Amino acid sequence: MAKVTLQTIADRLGVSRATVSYAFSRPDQVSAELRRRVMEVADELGYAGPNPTARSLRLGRAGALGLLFSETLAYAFADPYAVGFFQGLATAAEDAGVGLLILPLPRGDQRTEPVRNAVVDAFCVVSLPDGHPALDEVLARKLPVVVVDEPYVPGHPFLGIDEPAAGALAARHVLELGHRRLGVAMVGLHDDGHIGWSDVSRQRAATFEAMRGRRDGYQAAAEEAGVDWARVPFYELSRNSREAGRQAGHALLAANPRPTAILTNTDVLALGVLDAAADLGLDVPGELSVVGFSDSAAQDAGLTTIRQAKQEIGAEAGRLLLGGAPARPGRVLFPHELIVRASTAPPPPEPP
Amino acid sequence: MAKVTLQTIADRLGVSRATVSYAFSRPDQVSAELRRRVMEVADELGYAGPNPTARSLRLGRAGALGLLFSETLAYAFADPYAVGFFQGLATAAEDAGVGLLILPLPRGDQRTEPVRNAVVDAFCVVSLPDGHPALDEVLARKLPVVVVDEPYVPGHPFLGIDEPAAGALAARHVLELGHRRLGVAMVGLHDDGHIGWSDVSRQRAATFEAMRGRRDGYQAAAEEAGVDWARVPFYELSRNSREAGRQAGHALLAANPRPTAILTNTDVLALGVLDAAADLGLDVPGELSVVGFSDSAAQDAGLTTIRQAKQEIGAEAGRLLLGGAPARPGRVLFPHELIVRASTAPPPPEPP
DNA sequence: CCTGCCTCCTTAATCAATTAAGACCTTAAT
DNA sequence: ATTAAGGTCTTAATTGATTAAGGAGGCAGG
Repeated sequence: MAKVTLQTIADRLGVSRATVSYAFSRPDQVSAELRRRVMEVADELGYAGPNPTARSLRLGRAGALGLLFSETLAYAFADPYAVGFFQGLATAAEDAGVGLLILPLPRGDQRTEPVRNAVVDAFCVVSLPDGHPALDEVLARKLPVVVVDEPYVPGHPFLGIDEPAAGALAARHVLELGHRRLGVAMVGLHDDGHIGWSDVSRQRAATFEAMRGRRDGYQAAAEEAGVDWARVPFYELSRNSREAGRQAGHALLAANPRPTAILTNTDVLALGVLDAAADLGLDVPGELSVVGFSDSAAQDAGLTTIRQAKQEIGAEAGRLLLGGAPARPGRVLFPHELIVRASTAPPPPEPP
Repeated sequence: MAKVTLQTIADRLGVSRATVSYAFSRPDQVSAELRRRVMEVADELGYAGPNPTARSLRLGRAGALGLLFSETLAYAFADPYAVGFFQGLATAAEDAGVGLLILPLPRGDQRTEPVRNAVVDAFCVVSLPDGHPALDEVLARKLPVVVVDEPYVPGHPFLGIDEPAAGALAARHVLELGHRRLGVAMVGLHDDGHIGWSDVSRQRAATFEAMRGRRDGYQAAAEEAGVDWARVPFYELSRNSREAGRQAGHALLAANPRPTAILTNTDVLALGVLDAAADLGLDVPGELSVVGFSDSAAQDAGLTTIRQAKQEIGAEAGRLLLGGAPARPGRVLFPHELIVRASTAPPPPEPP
């Protein structure tokens, strides 16, 4: 079972390789009769058509879009926000008839060969921490690039929301309800696996730009309302899971004085905080208000959250990369919206 | 900004292309000094390293695994079962340092070019209906193939569960609790978009082998217990969503006599059935028992379901395709397990 | 008969690399 | 001095296709 190429078929039929190529890719350049015989021999030899790699090389297009996540894929797909974004992007790829090449970036691993070796026409980068080596590798490839959420790369299109504004919107909501004792649970600030309390300087040093911005928004709104941010208990997680949220919830709710409102930067985390409240027999929203983020898992739980256009962002990323027109660099900010549900209410009256 | 290749660098330095290639791929074949200069010039010219496509062609490997879903990706990722499987596969791909090329197969579309043109080393096919043209295309490529869930292709490895046994296990559970008036809601039997009642001959003609098998299991267990299957109301859906489940639930619960137990082939559908029951003020499990499938979204809702090893199946698929050793053809069946939670109980006493 | 025009096919350059084999020079051992 | 052994680089074949340009033959019109 030697390898079968165009040449094999050409030799069998006593024609040139070029003719066989035309038979496959431009039927009208070849007589119907000869084309029939070409297909016949191809079938007989089990030839499935021109080798895609060779074709890609000659044509200069790969027929695929590269996708980079910071997280292990197993994590990425556990996050409903990522799934929503992915759906939008996948639909765009479908429409364009190109594949989506998901590139593995093992956690903490500095090996970036996958990026170097990826057979793609463009890259979509999602949520990479500042200074991640894979990003340099992507930029070195000199292919069209779109960055989603973070980090902003001057000279390339960026898609996301106005994070500080969205964060401020969430915080202002509870502040306007009258809350003054806040607590915060956030995931995805740093890449170092830290779990636990985080002071202001550590918060500010977060390596993920989007989450840093979201937090800045929290702080700005809090200070605007006269809350001393340095006193706001801030619990950091390394995994975006319900269980992690519960852990943060227990830590925050054990603080003295106990927060009356907890801000989280993902809905999944917020669900975990609700679990913690339930564990302690606290009434939500009577005794505790909880705000999520993304409106990805919030509806059933009646969670107040910030909605962002996940799928639209994915679709737009696809359009920019596959649409042919060279994308304009600069930030494209998508709208966000506060969705008030049943997890927030005014704080309980102060104990006398 | 002309194209920069190995040759460009070679010319600049007055060395041969081969030398530059060695500098990149086999540092010890070239003097340290020259290698340094090569890298210097490469940097200066903005050369990111050998062209991946040309490399792939020459080396004969693509560095990617092709993945085929029957569904639009947007659907596929809405299903927690698919996400779980995908996580397992992605982890295996990560370990092997290869990418995962997701191939778009627009619904009903007969265009299979994406499969023909995919630059991959192997294919993983998930849940394709019988006779889907993309499968022929995949087989024609003569690359390693693993099929997951369906359809079974003689001569290639197959991974999945014993569907008839799993279906029978689910049905037997409610039958043994004493239920005799069953109802069934299933998605993914046919590819024709049909929504509504389905008679036995249509059920039997389902084009998705796995779901057909699962249904066969339901029927076998029912008949074993003396239930006349032709009388069992059977509602078919075309989308696996909670809303679809609710629709099926309403249809089934309006049947006369009303079923006391409803079997569904996905957890998501089961959640929708629970919604319908809640709409009607029916107590679950007091007045109605509901069984899901996959244990993918069941835990929080207290759903009785069949657990299957989603991630393990994905991981094994990856291992078979990337492990180097040629995979043995034939079926590999993974274990399944009945998880009894709070959605099933004995039927209410017959009205006198 | 000559010319022009089709149709159908071939020639040959090209895409961007990898790598076995060989050339050339230096150094070390016999 | 001779030979062998390394180290470093070059030559040239190879991977499997695409496609512009050109040639051969047939046919119609002047």
